[in-house]
Amino acid sequence: MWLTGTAQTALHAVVCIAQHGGGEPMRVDDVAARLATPRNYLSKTMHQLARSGVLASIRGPHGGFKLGRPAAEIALVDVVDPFTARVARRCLLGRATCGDADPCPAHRRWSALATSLELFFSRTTVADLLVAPELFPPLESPLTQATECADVSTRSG
Amino acid sequence: MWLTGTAQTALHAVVCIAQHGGGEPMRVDDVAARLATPRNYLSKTMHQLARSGVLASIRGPHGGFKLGRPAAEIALVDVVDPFTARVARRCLLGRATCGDADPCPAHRRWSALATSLELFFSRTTVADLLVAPELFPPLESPLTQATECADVSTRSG
DNA sequence: GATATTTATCATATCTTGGTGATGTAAGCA
DNA sequence: TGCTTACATCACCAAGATATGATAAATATC
Repeated sequence: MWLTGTAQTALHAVVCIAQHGGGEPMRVDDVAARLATPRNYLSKTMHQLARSGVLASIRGPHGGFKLGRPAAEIALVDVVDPFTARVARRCLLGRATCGDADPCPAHRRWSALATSLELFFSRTTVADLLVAPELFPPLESPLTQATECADVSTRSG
Repeated sequence: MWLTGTAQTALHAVVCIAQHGGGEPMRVDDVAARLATPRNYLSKTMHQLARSGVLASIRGPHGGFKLGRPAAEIALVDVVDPFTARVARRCLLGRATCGDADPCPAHRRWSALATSLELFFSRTTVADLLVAPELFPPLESPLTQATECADVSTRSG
């Protein structure tokens, strides 16, 4: 899952809007100021997010952008997907045909991490990122091994 | 650690040469054929790897490229580093100032995975990738700890 | 030394990403 | 209606990634 800079900006913008609260929309200028990113380019990026339903845009006075649906229903992959790089991500060596059946030399070692990445983006929601740092579960919790992560990928449905 | 397509090609080429055995060098044309990648561009990429010591080039008849040092001494990051994207990788949102002291909203959840990625590239060597799949250890090394796997299940559907 | 082989490199082209300024357009409001 | 506020979009640009073909330079071999 290789992100472009635009993908990171998109994530940042969505988080920023989510932090702003669900009430009234946030203007592009304000988001651009908070993110220190060019206004017009951000406008294009956010417009794309609006077209995919992640954001909703309101024109005119008191307009701006707000979340298109509740933060708990926006997975990070939903935000990031239109802006991810086009390189093959599942194979570390970029091979088109690489899987358990026809693995590249790196497959066995890489696939666990690749799965962890995909799970992170598909299962973490914007709401998850809004939790105050103090409320986070302690990070020294027993580390789950990557192998078990790969097993989790067999999520039925 | 976001890879470009060239970085993946570089990794693939180094692995290809390593698989070829330590003996005689491998010609660019042969590597390009194996990787299905354009010859001249690959030549430039491999030349860059030679300049950084990962590969060694021999000109003239019976020339080509071979490893610049033993495969066990070439970490994946050594191969990939000159070709990685310049985006901020440690912060998921691309913030310049993001760390334990001044964390972005995603920091606590992302940093464990980011660390796993960095460890993977810094501690896995080319020699590790040459082991036949059947001979792989069951991946219980502390190398790929993905703490987020346990955490991401907190998605509230 | 001549020649064949092979990497090194130059000039150039294309595509994608990231960015800018100007202008178009929908909506609120007096 | 007309002004203002905002997003939407157009035209264009710059940089970097990804090539391509031609040519230069090094070297083994005869």
